Amino acid sequence: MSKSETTRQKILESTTWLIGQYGIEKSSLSMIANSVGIQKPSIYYYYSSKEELIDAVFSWILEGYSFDKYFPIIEYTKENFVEKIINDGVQLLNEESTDTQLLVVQVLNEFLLYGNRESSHNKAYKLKIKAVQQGFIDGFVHLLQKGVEFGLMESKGLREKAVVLALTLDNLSNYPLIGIQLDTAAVWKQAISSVLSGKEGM
Amino acid sequence: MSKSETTRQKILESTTWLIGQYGIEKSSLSMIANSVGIQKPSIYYYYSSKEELIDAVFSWILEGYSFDKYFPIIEYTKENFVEKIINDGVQLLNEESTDTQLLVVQVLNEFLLYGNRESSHNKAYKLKIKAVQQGFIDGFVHLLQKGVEFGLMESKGLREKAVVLALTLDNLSNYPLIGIQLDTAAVWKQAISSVLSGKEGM
Amino acid sequence: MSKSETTRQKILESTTWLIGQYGIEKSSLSMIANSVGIQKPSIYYYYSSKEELIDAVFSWILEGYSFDKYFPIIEYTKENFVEKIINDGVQLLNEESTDTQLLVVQVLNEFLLYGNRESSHNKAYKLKIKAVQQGFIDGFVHLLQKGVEFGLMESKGLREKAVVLALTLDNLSNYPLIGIQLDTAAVWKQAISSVLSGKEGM
Amino acid sequence: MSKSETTRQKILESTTWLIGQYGIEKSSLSMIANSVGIQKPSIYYYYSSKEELIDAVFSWILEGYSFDKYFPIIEYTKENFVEKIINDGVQLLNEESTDTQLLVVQVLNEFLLYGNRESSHNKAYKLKIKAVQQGFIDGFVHLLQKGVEFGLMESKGLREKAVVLALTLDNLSNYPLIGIQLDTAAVWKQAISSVLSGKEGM
DNA sequence: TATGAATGAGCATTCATTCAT
DNA sequence: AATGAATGAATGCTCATTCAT
Repeated sequence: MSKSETTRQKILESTTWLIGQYGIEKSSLSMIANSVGIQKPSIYYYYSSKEELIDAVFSWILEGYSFDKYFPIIEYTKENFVEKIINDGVQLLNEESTDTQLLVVQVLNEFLLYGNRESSHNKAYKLKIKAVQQGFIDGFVHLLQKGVEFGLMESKGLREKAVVLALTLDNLSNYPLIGIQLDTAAVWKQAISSVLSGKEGM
Repeated sequence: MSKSETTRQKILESTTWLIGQYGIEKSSLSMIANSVGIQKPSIYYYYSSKEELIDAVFSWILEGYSFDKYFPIIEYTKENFVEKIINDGVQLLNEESTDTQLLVVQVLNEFLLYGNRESSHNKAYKLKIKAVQQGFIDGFVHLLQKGVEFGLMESKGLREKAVVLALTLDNLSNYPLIGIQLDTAAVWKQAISSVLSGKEGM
Repeated sequence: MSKSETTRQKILESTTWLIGQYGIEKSSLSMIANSVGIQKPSIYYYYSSKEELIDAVFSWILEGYSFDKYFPIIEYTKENFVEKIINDGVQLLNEESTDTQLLVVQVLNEFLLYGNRESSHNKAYKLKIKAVQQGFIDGFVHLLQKGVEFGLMESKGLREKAVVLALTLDNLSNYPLIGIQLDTAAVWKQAISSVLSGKEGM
Repeated sequence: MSKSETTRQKILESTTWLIGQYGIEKSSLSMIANSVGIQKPSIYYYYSSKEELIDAVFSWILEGYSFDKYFPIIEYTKENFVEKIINDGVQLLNEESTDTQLLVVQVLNEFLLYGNRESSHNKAYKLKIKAVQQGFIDGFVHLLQKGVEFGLMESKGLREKAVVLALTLDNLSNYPLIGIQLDTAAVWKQAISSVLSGKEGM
């Protein structure tokens, strides 16, 4: 990696970390420059404005955050279905409980709120995060359809079940931010169990 | 209400609305004063600092936000249990989908992130929000225990089931912020259904 | 003393004390009102502006600060002259080393500087303090003239001797402000001794 | 001198002058910037806070203000002692009666009072000024000891004599601030004369 | 590839003062 | 005799941004 690219990367990392600590608006270019070890105007050599830098941070942390990465539908078979859906979810939750991922979750939430604000020039944040969330819902719909095909569950209320799974996963990621400790694996198992055997339409 | 109290209330409301629009830090006293229709220093007649005003906003929106308000355990009987738990949840979700409550949810999320930040003087925000969330989890534990007593469900995995319900409710409140439209009533029904009939311990 | 006069007096005292602690400009009406135990606008009932209050404080602490109070020329005789001039000076210095008088000295110095400033509306401070100082010089001239009449010293350089005494007394009052501890009585005795026996015109 | 250093120096000079005119607290960054001919935030490029700027001004005006600069003990001989001590003092007094030095004296007094105030963050002002004053007292002690060695005066009460000389010099510097015109040279001669021939221990 | 020097806009806060009551 | 409510002006300070080098 060239020196230029190294610096660019350091700016990205420092900014992400600072956003996790102080939020987007309170992370000033002074702080960022200071944290990287360069002078403030030097940032403009790499990003033409703070907005552009923030955009770059957003893209950077969002890339590779997809349903398929964690739940590779193609690998699911009738035999491994139940075990795998549990394991994949547990692995995602474990991964997200590392310090790095807690930072990512915090930063994503910063962007989510930031994207909702009037002053935000870039409404795309909201849309992109929505797309990711929607991707998880759609992913679970596809996955559960496979479960139906395998005869492991009924097709009724399938979309709602998929939503419950997506919601549960999302919220289990967010709870550490509030400081509530949960046995996330157990909750996830319970959610799967409910979905696979639930008799809806009461 | 005296003129003084009216002004104090208007400051509170304007600030809440502005926080929903621009975030806590970007909601400047200039904006607030402007929005209320007074001059900036007048705010100091009512609140001795911005921090104190923000604290007052937080207390104001948090008051009366409790499990018992929405799920009055005492009113639950064997006969009305299933119907009532569904209806109470649906009512909470409907209430929260009003513009006012969307604002409250957004603002609560602002405080949640704000309380996580290093620069924030008042770490109490996080703790108080945690207490409310924990109150919902504990509330559902109690409620489901009653369900067990009524013979409507098994006691196994009860705590995890309670967590799933609390998470689901929380996330259903948050989803509108992302812009995802869900049939929240259907999802809630599905969650209840899963919980009441789920066979855990696979 | 009527309630009105009591309050007026309390304002004066509090302001003096605050000026000693924080200086004239940093002693705000808020602080004064707070210290007195009244509301800020109430001060305007007694003094039509901060300037007028400050003027009143100045007059109050300056009144009774005269040469004659400490060195009553009429009581000086040939027999008691040397002893009395020493004792009177020592008494003045002792008096000024009390906490109250240290405050007065500090406040007088505040006014001295304040009166030198461009922003000061009231140049009279400087003139009045000058008058007091000049009064001490003139007083010592008269006193030493009596000493000459009594045959206790030569008349040559009398004015300069008087100035040395006045200066010495003034500075001995000010030194505690800097924090330098001196045997003020000894220094004063030395000054008198020098003046009474000094052979000028070298 | 680079442009940067020129600006830094101009800020220092303007601030000193403004402190002499308006006092430390009333010398606002706006006034300073205006006086220098730059914008307010530019000051922060050179000094990270008003406090730091004020500190720099203090150090600047205090540097080189020492007893030895005016009374070089090493140059004193038996033959030149009396004449030189008079001349050195007269020269110091003449120097201090220039406009520049009057400003310095006024500013030093501002710092002295400022350092006494509660709100002042930097109590070091008082200590450093005390050190300078103490330096003059100690200097005169050394000088008079030489005078004793030369047989020009008695050793008794030497410290008090030294204090009288230091006080006299100090006060002669301060009197112009009050507006009192004195024949400072004559007063200084008188003080020296008193000290050299005075018979203490009455 | 980076920075030294500078700035306009805006921030939270404090101030002396006013005025109807 | 005193005050509740309000304000215009100013304070120290931070910000993202510019631009010549």
